[in-house]
Amino acid sequence: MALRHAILATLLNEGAASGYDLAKSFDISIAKFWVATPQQLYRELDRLESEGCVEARVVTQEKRPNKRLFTLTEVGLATLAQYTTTTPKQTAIRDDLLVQLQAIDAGDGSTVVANVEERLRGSQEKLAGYQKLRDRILNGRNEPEFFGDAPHVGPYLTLLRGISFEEENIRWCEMTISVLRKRAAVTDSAPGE
Amino acid sequence: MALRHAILATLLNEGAASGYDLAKSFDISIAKFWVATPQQLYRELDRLESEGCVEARVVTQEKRPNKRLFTLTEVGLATLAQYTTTTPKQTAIRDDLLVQLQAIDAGDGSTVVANVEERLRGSQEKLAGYQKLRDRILNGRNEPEFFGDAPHVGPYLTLLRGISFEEENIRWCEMTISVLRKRAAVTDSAPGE
DNA sequence: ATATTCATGTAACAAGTTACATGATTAG
DNA sequence: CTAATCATGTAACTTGTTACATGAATAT
Repeated sequence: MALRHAILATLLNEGAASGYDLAKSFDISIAKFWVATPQQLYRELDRLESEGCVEARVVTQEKRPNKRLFTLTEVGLATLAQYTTTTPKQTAIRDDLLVQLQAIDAGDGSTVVANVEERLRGSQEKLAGYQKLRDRILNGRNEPEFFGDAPHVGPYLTLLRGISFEEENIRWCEMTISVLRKRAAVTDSAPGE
Repeated sequence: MALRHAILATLLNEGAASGYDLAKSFDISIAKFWVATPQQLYRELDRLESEGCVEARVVTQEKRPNKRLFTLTEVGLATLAQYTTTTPKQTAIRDDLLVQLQAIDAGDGSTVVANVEERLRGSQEKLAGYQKLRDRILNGRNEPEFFGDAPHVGPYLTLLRGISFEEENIRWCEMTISVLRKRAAVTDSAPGE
């Protein structure tokens, strides 16, 4: 049931958002703490509205389709506060690429290497986006200064986790590529095992 | 559909396993590339068997309940090989603890700090387990030696990803705890938004 | 005595994915 | 003229979670 709280937390920090806005920030290629598809969000927003956790205000637009702007209610805020007192689940690792690596002896090594290279590019892009966001949040201050006087630090701390995750991803991808390339070269010239 | 391939990859590397064996290695507190509950595994194993990807051999035991030992078939091996040629999905970040941090301004800071401390302990335990496994795999060799002469490196590479993930988790938890503690101290003595 | 390990399963439910549909607007 | 962006939604499906049930054998 964390999706609902992830939505409420986003509304808390952003003030107001449409389903479409949320879909962008929960997108797999930019999400920092939770991912969800637009369909999940629209479904959950309907539920949250019917339970009184959020309020929708229809904004009529002329050059764009109308949208429903959602904001937190008192009930939603209380729900979120409640949630922070619960024990979080351990994070489940579910990574297709790691499954492919686990199966590399039975499969096609060169495609797997290509997939690791693709992951590397993805992580570099994600990291670049995170760094930009970080600079925007710091706004000229260094980190100790920021921690000293910023009113809220939650989103910044989750961003830092995202940054180090992608940095590690990059390091690991580079190492993995070089190891697999060397092995491919060896088995090509002297096929043993 | 990666669970089935994660199971097949495990059977490839372990040779044979029961549902119970698999349940242990897919457990959230030790899994390195995929997690699943026992119920998911038993369900998927039935499917894999009916599709001819695995074969079950009932082992009658005297002092223990009987078990079904699963092994890969040719079909299963081909399925796995096929899988390595597909494009892996990007990993979805879904972390309750990060959601709580995102919501920390609306909630109970001290519980969240306690939760981060709990995560820290969990990561330290997981890392210790991974390090032991690493030593066992290396078996006295250093890493370049291992990469030079080991017949398969897939499981070792996924293990390295797990190790660096937990190391980063530990670093981040420690930093987060110290930042949140300092803020709690400040807001306690001089309460100003 | 009590808890944990071994070993499997059913049933109900919640969450996440994929495919499809609409339709105007603006940027390249 | 084509693709992307804005903005929402329905329906069908697949995965993942939770609760419950059984029952003997060890370890503390």
